Parts: sequence; structure tokens; C-alpha cells
Amino acid sequence: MAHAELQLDNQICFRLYSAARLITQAYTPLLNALGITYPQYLVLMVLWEKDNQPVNDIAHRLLLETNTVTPLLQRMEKLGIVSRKKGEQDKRQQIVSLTEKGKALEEQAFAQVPSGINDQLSACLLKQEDYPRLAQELDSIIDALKK
Amino acid sequence: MAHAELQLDNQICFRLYSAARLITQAYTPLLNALGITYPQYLVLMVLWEKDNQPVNDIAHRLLLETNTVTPLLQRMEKLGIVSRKKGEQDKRQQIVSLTEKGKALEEQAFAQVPSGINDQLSACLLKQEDYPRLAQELDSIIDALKK
DNA sequence: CAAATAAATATCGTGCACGACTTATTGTTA
DNA sequence: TAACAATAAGTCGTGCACGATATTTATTTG
Repeated sequence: MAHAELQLDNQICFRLYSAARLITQAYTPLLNALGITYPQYLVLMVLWEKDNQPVNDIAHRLLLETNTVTPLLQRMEKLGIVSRKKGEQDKRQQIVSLTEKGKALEEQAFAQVPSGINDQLSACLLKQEDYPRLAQELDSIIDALKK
Repeated sequence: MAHAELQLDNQICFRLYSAARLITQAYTPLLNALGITYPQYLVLMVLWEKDNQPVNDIAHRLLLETNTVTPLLQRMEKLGIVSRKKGEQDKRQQIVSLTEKGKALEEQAFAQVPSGINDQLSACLLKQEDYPRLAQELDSIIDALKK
């Protein structure tokens, strides 16, 4: 028994890392039915909220680098769910837009995804009223660490 | 404004995903000083706790698949921080052991890593006494989702 | 206005994660 | 015990993440 600070069971980071991976895995079969991955689902949520955004705004919203988002968008373009075209006022920008297929995915996701996740999380001991505080605590960690 | 269930701000998963990534990023410079990555640090914590474990046990402890852990261990072997040898009673197993270099990293990590993380999290609004409950809530999500 | 600087995006290389599949060994059973 | 099933580990292909760097366009400055 060595340093308590170096034990897995005392690591908040390992718990975050594991919980994030496991929840993402829970999404996977639901999103496979839509033909997308979890990061692609995140991009779609950003665009469903506000269409026609430059790469930078999407990346910023998701706290990701553009060198992560660009290939993600290229794959999504190949899937036919978004399109990209050069910005008119600023030609450096690529404006990302939903295609009809991308827009149609919203209703399908709404019908299948949130309920599917809730089913899997129902085995969780967390009560419904605990989620807002958990969200707040995660936000305070996120705010402390994002630059 | 469409379906609330599909908004980024209402997603516990996006918060977990972001918090995990940002905390991992906070570890990165500290672990770079030791010449390792965050997943490699997790493997070391498992081995510091109990040396000479088969791949399966390490993977199980970290909730990872062996096809993730095997290449990770191969890279760590190349770095000279672990060694692998065939199991004696069960020749299918690969027993993973710390090298002297791997053992020495424990003191170096203890001296630099936990304090370095605390410094970065001190800007977080979370109080020290909130962490146990957060840990418990994450555990209940993890337990609900791991098979 | 020309040159320097900054900003937006993209490319490349490396290291995870993980599904699908293979190989080697062990165990189980007809 | 020979055939079959199960287990441990590994290989392969794809998709993120991200540091380092390049390219194009816009902005600032001398």
C-alpha cells in the first residue's frame, strides 16, 4: 500500500474517463441505427441548434480543436449529412450546413436516442433530482480547466 | 429552439466527455515530464498497486478491452517501464511487470502529479468536501453501465 | 500601399478506443 | 482421448483527439 494519491480508487479523473467512455458506449448502438458516431452526434446537436456555422464556432462550442473537427466534418460530408462552402464575407471560413438528410436525422434521434439512454441509466442509483447538481459540478470543473 | 432533449446544454454525457478530456489535458504536461501518457499512467497505477499482473486483469481494472491494452503495454515495454513474459502455469497469459524504471516513476509521480493537478483545479468552485459525493455519483453511473 | 502579423482552416503523425477477427492454449465432454 | 468449446492475447481497420506545422486570406502597421 503506497501513496494514496496514486491509487486508482482515489482518482476523480479515472472516474470521469470511465464514465465518459461507458456512456459513449451506451450511445453507440442507438447512434449506429442513425449511421453516426457520438462526436458526429455532438456536431449535429450544435447545428440543429443553429445551422450554417463556421468550423471555428462548432469547435469552440464542443471545446475541441479545429484539427479534430475538420476531419470529423469531412467524414460527415462524405455521409451526406452536412455540406461545407467557403464563407462569402470571410473566404478563410468554411460554413457548415445541414443537408436535408442531416435535418431529417433530428426527428429520428429525438424518437430513439434520449429514451434509449434513459433506459440504460435507469439501473443507475442516481435519482432524477441529482442530475442538476451533478451537471453543475461538472460545469465547474470544465470552467476551471478550459482556457 | 427544438427538442430540449437534443440540446447540448442538457447532455450529461457531453459534460462527462468534456470534463474527462479537459482533466486529461491538465495531466498532459505533468506526465510529459515523466515521459508517459495518461492511459499509461493509469496502467502504472494499477501495477504500483499490485505488480506482475496478466493483461486481462489490467484491462478489467481499467474497464478497457485487451485490444486497447495490448498495444498500450507494447509501447510501455518499448519505453522500458514494463516487461512482459509468458505465464508459467497458463501459457496463454502475458504477465506484465514493472521494470526498475517503472518502479522509480512512482516517487517522481508522487512528487509532481497530484499537486500539479490540485493547483489547476483550485480555480474550480467545487469545495473539497464535494468530491466524495461526486465520486459516488460517477461510480453509480459507471456501475449501471458496465456489464 | 507594402510588409508584417494574425486568424481560419487544413494536413500530418502518434496514441488511444474499440469492433471484428485470428491464434495459441486450456478446459470440457462425448 | 479425440473433438469441441472456451479463454487469453493479439492483429487489423476506422474514428477520434491533439501537438506541430502549413496554407490561405484578412488585418494591422510602418
